[in-house]
Amino acid sequence: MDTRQLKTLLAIRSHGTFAQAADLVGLTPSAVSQQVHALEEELRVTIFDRTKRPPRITPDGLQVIEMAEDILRRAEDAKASLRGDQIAGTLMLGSVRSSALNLLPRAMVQMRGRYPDLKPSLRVSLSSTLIADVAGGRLDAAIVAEHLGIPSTLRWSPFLREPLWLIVPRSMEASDPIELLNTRPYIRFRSAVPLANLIDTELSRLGVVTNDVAEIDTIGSIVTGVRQGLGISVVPHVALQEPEDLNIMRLTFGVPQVTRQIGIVERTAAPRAEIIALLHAVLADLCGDYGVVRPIRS
Amino acid sequence: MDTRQLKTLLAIRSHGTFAQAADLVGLTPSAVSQQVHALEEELRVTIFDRTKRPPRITPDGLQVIEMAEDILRRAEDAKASLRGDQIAGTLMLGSVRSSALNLLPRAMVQMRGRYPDLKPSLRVSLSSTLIADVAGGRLDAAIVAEHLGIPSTLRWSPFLREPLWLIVPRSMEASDPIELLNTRPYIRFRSAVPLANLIDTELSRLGVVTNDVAEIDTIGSIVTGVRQGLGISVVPHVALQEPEDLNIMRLTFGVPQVTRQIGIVERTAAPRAEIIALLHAVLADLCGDYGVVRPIRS
DNA sequence: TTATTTGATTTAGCAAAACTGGATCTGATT
DNA sequence: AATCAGATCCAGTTTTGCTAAATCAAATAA
Repeated sequence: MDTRQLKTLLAIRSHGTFAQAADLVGLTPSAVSQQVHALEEELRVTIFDRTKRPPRITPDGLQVIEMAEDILRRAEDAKASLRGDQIAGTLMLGSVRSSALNLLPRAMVQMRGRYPDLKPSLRVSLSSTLIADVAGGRLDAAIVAEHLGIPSTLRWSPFLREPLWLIVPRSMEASDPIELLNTRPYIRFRSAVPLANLIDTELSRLGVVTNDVAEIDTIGSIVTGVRQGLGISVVPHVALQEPEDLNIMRLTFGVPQVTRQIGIVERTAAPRAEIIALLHAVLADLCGDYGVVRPIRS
Repeated sequence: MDTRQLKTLLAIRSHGTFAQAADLVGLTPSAVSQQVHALEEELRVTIFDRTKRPPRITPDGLQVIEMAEDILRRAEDAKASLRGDQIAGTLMLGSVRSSALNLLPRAMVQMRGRYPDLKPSLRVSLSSTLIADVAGGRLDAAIVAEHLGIPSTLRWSPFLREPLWLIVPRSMEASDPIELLNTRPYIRFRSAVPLANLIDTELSRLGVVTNDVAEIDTIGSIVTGVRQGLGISVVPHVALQEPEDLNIMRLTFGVPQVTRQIGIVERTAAPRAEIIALLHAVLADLCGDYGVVRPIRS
């Protein structure tokens, strides 16, 4: 099995036909056909269904393509790392909006001191897009919350682990959290982000039935709503950072108290691992008490 | 870059000399030398230091070897998966002692129902050994706690996330957890396992100075010690499962309450992914309230 | 349906690569 | 210094992989 065969295979996948792929990799269609046959022979599997005319990829073929992507990416990463690309150049970063506004700018300043030749570039987007971009090599790393369905070629490591609080206006008399959730007006955080899902999951696990008075899609507005006595809600710790708000009481949320994590996704065996490790350390440091230092890689 | 070159490289590494490696892969020493040169040419790197006579592997060479291992393993996994090995055969499992005694036997019974042809084999060992065995392909998966330094070719996914409790004899008057830890006799859990480290880390993060009266290396004995009024300690939730112990009070430990996780390690792109996913679901289910369902793989 | 077009495959010939065997060279060992 | 083990170089040979042109098969148009 040769990497050229694998490259050819990916060329076929992206250009649909053997002939165009041949052009792309600088060979004749004949050679492409032969390479595919050799691969099929070696793996003892039919990659293409040739009864269709642009040959269709079989389910087995998809598995082979997945392998090809992994292997080629691994080889590319190794090459880049051996060339010593890691010190200079552009570090392609992505981030979800919330972290991009608070943490990242400060982290980047610190990084600048350590690697002056590094030009960081930042793209802000949704976590699913970011994850796909990291997997595809278009980003070196991205900052996203704990997320369902991170591909196995990626590694996510948290730098922040913070608790979620049930917040209630101080005007409301104290009581058991479950009791409060069942009886008081509740401001729901309605959004497509993982945090919303995390909160809803715990609510249903606790078996409470909330009495929704509002649905809001930004955490900041929810805090404001609670402060003004509109109702109670659940928010992550960072949302309460500011001048200790005297009109809000916080109670632990969940059993055990629910925490949410924010971390960095990167490709395993990423060539810039060292820089990303530093970025991780810087971010964890900036997060203070709730920062999470990263396991030593082996 | 051809897999045969990579295989040759690994043969050299394990047999020290080019000549023996040549024998192993069924070629002449000359061919081996040429393959290595071709690799070095393609990657533009010197893999061996030839001023030493059995040529010594250079630091760059080590990186190349790491890549070779990853790539060959990935290729092997793909082949095995395509051959359809996943349904029958032996599932090589490993586990740390604690889980092996409680959870695994029950999980295996349930697995038996689903895959009757599957013969599970179980090895009990320390987590670091288990992780190395999974990485080396000697185990399909292993059950270990959250662990520092899991290699990037492996994936660890938790099926249990349980809180840690500060436990005190009921005879002791109630007080603030920090206060208790600072003033009462403390039974230290002294062991090489991650759990001990997790507890100690949080203790020092809280800034408490414990007053140790005992060092014990099994959780069960610690609970007994607390029950008899010897001192206070910190244990995971499972340790308190049994008949609700009236002589023990539990208080939340850590800010936010510390949780420890137990999960399955497996190789990314493992050929038995489907079975392991089921095992994960079964284990999460057995863990009841603190079970963690696994993210959907993509 | 038939004709046409597009695109994969087959085959033969050729070029490049990879391998072998033996000679040669170089650290390591005594 | 002599010897040994083992890597490398080189010439010749085998194998592999490529091209080009002919052939074949599915899709599309008439």
